[in-house]
Amino acid sequence: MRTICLIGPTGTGKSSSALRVAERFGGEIVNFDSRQVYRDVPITTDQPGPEVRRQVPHWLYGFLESREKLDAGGYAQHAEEVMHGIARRGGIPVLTGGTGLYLQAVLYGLAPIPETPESLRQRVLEEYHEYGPEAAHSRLAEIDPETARAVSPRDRQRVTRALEVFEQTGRSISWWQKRHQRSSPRHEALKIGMIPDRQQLKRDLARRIGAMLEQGAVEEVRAAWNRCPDPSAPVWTGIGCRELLAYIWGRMELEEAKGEWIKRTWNYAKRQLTWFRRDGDIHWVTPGNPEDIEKRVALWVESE
RNA sequence: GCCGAGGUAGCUCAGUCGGUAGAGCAGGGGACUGAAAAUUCCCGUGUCGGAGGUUCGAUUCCUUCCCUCGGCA
Repeated sequence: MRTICLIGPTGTGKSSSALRVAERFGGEIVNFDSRQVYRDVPITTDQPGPEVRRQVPHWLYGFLESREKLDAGGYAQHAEEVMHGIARRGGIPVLTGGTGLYLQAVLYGLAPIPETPESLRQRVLEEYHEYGPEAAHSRLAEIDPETARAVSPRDRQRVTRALEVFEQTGRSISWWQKRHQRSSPRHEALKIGMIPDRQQLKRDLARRIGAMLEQGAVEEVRAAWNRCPDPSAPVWTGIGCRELLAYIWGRMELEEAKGEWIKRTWNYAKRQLTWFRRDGDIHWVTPGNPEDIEKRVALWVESE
């Protein structure tokens, strides 16, 4: 399937570019952002508003409850389904977002590892904490030296994931991953990335967060918390949510929370840049040049 | 003006019983295969406020000056 992907760090105007592209080329917008999927925090996660969504179909925004967990595999299933629907209607999916792993999962798939039950994951995690990172890492080195070499003992998520995969399947995670490498891209994608001026992006992020607060981000998070008062619920790992909760709980002044929010958003934007920079297929453009994007898309569409 | 506490990395601070110093945060770079707005790795020379003095050697001790913050006037 052919698909257009608009990639870039948060706050670079992907959404408005996506809208233009979708309108002009008969596309429908599909979100690949792991936070904009949560229904209760549209302002705080910067989801497109209703007026925009009326202009062009938008998919996979705000469709999950705060306590619902989505992982890259689950996301990819949803995305596949939505994309096939769009194709059937004769449209072209315009993937927009900033979660690199989600895009990867859609475009290239994930290693076909059987699901690991929650009870197993819990057990592995408990053991990690009980016996310590070094012990877990030594165990990993025994069963999967390759992964052990690539992963730091303190990288809890990757160490425990590797261990749980082995427990569940009797094969190392690197075995599964190598097996999957051979498969080619599932879709023919045009990838366009926004590469912002850093100082400019910094200013834009601060301004955007100020605007979110004016639009009622605090009240939104307060209401979401009342509906889902479980700090371990998936929504609450989102940037902004955490800081606003700290404010609501009286652990932080609003100004401090806002500062933290801006800081963490910026840190995140840098991480996104690191992720996407290594993708050699991305055509980089400067934000604020929609004509540039449309020209590229037009060429690609015609090249069919 | 007096008393007290300070002046050390961009910021907050630790430290050196005298041998020119190190954490967190910020900043830069990297990793990333089912939690990814997550998780994680690497990168630290700075007139140790200024000037004198003691000393082989002072950021550390002494004197003095400047500055900041408390308290008292």
